[in-house]
Amino acid sequence: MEERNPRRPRIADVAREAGVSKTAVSFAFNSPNRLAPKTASRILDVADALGYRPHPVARMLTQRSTHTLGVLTPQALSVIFSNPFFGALSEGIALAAEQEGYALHFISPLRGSLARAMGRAMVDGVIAIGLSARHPEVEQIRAAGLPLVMVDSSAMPDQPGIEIDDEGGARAAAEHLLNLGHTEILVVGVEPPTSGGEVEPEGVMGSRLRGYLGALAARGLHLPPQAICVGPASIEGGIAVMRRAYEDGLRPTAVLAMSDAMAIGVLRAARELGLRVPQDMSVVGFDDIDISQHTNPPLTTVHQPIRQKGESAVRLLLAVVERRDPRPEQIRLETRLIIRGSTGPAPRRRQEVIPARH
Amino acid sequence: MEERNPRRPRIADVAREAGVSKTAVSFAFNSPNRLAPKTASRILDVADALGYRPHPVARMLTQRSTHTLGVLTPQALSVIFSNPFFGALSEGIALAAEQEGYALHFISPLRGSLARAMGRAMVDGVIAIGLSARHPEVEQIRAAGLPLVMVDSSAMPDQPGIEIDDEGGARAAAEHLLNLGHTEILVVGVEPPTSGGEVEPEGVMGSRLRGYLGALAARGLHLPPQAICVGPASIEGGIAVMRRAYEDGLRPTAVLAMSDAMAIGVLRAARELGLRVPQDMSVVGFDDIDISQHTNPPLTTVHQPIRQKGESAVRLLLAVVERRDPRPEQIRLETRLIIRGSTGPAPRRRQEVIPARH
DNA sequence: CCGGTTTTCTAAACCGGTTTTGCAAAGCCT
DNA sequence: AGGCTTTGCAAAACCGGTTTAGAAAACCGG
Repeated sequence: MEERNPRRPRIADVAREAGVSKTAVSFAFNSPNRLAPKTASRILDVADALGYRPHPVARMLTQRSTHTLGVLTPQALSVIFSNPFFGALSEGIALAAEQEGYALHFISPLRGSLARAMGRAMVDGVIAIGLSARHPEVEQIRAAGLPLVMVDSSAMPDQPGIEIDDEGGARAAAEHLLNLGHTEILVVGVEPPTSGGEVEPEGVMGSRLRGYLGALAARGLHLPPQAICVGPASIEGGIAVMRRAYEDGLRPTAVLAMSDAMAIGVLRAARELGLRVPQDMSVVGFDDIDISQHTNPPLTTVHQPIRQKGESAVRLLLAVVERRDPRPEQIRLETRLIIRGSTGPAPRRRQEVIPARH
Repeated sequence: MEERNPRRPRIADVAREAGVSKTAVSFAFNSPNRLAPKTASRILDVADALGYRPHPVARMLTQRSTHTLGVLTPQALSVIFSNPFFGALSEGIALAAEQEGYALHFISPLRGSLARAMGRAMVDGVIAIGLSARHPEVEQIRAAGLPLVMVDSSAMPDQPGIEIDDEGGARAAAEHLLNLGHTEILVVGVEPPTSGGEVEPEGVMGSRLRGYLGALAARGLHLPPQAICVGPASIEGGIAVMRRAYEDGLRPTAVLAMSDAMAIGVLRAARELGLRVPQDMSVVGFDDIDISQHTNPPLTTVHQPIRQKGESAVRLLLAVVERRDPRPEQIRLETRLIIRGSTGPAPRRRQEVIPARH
């Protein structure tokens, strides 16, 4: 007959078994030097024999610290975990967190509610990724007095955050294409998660779009609305957008993609459409994720220091969690264009052009 | 003068302010129907005005449940988060966890000690990934009475777990190459994390190696030791192993890679070495991660249901966490070979062969 | 041998909630 | 109106630890 519920031993069990007080047991685990050596080791032996392990939750209640950092994402984790950008960002976050002795707790909407998920989260601080300032959760977290650092959100005053020069990077990408003589340009964007189709101006994608269009406008080039297409931020999304654009009759000589994943999809779709890259069409990505240097051809893209972004976020957060710095600043990291093999001079003459150019 | 420490309001504060007992406040949050509607809403209003949020840790202490699942990895998270295989697995885990209302807590060695990290982890159960049975943590977790499911570990009796048919998949991959006429085969393996260079027989990589060698031996082919090379499970690792093999004078007509990431590295290295795939050399991967179908050429590989593996792990774990099933089984998922563009017939004649063949 | 210090350990308070128990008031029924 | 059930809330116990305050014992110099 198997014991159905061999109740987890508590500190009182160990104390009774060892013939000491609860206090002594606690000391044995946390400050053994306050006990006579032989007492301490006897207690630990008893604890071991009973299979006792201090209850983490109870312990944290008194210590008022969980040594855990929350990573908050507005999308479901099941959607973004295999996104290479998110992977690299998590890697940076994990690197710094592990160095500082913190574990990671991922917070994503629970049954549709981020607020509910936050309510359960036992964390010392939160790193929010790509949370637009409009999200009500931001105010909620601040009201609860929980330290918060925002990554890739439009800068909020009085709110520590990390961002990159999205607009500058996008501008560099567009200028690169202009310098190669391209004029038939397709912009491939990431659709907003809540849908609606419109790129919201305050977000990361808004900044990148502003960068693209600004650079083009500076040389007198104005893109027709149908030359700006959006889709999911994945390889499949890139494939779909490129195919659709082609079906719509667009024949761009160059593509500005707002994410490398989408750019890789565009590369793939181009191959299927019989287009050689970069001879027939150039492609520029954004983010410079790891695989981008290994695609065929290697992807020209806007580099951003993804891992460093994650590390900085943790450092910033810990500064306030551990009360070192009362008012931490906002950090802005640079981007730079990396020219590889997916871009080349605009083709001299084209079989097909978009109707408007006829 | 700013208040330095506007202490987090507690339940007692809300009770006093609203002129009720702590019990009433607790009811207002957890079972409002036990209160007169106007009392409940008054309490919630007061709570809101004070910015009160029930302390998650305290709450979980009494409820004896954290609604959190631990994901345990023997390697540092900072190493594996951008591994696409791990990303997909996490995606499956996250999908099921979110559906069931659980959050995810990642447990990785803290200052070198998995045990220390486990001691802090506030979780209802643990999914251990690639933890070899030899790890002392396994016994420790079981002793602590924490539900545990092992993924990709050699099956332990009495221990729920998920595995795949690694050996069968590997065999299929090797047979595919044999059927194409290949005899000069290079095996590219994942080096064990603890190093030492040898592939440990009980792990996933051991099974795959057994599958490869078994299939080859069945046709009378015995690989020389130098035709089995190992490196880190990454694109860079694949590149390095392939280059090194070439420098060592090996001229394989086909490569069996134990992970898609490494296979992609091999693809890349082959391109640099001027080898066309599959005309000059065939490559077979393992795992079938998302990008593998989009490489150039698309990668022939052994498919395993990565996401499903993650989902199943969560389902299995929750069965015991929620005491539905006292003794959950072990699940074994199938693998199958996916033939794409990176494999082809062995070249008829070769300029260079490995010295032994002269 | 004695007052003072140090060591070793304990009882009790506390962390911030939830849950059980209990009781007064209100509602219901005849 | 009187007995019975229900409603609405409070008091106290509890979850499983840590920490503070303090007592008893051991040590120590003179």
